[in-house]
Amino acid sequence: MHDDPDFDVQDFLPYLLNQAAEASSLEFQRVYKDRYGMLRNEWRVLFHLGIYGRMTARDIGVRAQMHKTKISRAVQRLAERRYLVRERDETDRRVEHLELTPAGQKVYVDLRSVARDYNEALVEGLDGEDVVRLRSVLRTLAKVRG
Amino acid sequence: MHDDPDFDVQDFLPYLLNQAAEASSLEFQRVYKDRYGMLRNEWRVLFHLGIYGRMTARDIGVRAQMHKTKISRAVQRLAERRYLVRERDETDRRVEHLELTPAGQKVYVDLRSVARDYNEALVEGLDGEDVVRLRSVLRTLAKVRG
DNA sequence: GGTTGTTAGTTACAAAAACGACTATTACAT
DNA sequence: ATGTAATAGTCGTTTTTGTAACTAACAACC
Repeated sequence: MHDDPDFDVQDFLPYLLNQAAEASSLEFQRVYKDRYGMLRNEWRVLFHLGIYGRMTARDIGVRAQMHKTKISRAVQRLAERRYLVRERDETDRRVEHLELTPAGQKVYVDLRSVARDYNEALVEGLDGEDVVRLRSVLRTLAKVRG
Repeated sequence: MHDDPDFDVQDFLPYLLNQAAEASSLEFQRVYKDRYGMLRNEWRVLFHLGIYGRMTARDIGVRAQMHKTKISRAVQRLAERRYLVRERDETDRRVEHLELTPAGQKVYVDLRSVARDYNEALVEGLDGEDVVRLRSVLRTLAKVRG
């Protein structure tokens, strides 16, 4: 009972993207949640610090396109667990530099290897050329400013 | 300070998919929210009923991969606004058939045209061949059962 | 040097989502 | 026919988000 053959939710990009994002996040989510009690925003912050090293909340926000309140709360929880330390900038005392502790590094390294394996498993079922284009298209779409 | 050149969040598929999904959903979200006070799960249910016609909550759940509690609450709110009517199945009294009212149809038709335009705008910046492959890859990924 | 504007980050409150337990009805097996 | 399991859908409670207002520090300008 397709009321309009010109339109189907299944072709609507935002819908498709959400379905794919949710489904493909599930398994990884279980790992960081069950193993470390972390939330999505927390592993994101952890990964940014693990990959790029010491940086400020603001910079993470720019790179990850995350709102500052999300980062603020994620940083709080990561700091409570001693996965990172905060250090005030001496010349501009509004700014805080964030850095993983050795404990945080360990968690990051562990999750990174899970992520890598999982990513490879996801990509495995797909055509190699498709994956290259997929990444590029996704990066373009991620920049869309509604 | 890339600690491991083999891994970057920016290449991690679940991350990329989430970024693209969030960014590309924003503008459409604003429309159904501002114009009709609807939530994400509500427009999904509305669209399924608009496109496929009368169906049960269960069937929507299967098609949209939505949990039944999400559907239940979305249906409640849509029923309050008189966008749909519920009708008990006479032979199996657990089941409820859902159907859009004329008012619901109007909302659906309006939002459908917004969605169509928005979708076209999104696709416009992309290579046509890429879009075809993108849809196919996304459908594959959406089926991944973590 | 005081006023105005910006920026980094936090907090409080309201809105929404997640999760599990629950009811009611039907199916199935012995 | 009766106990057990399965299914459709709802409800209550707890987590998470989203929004906007807030503090504190700096900048810029006259």
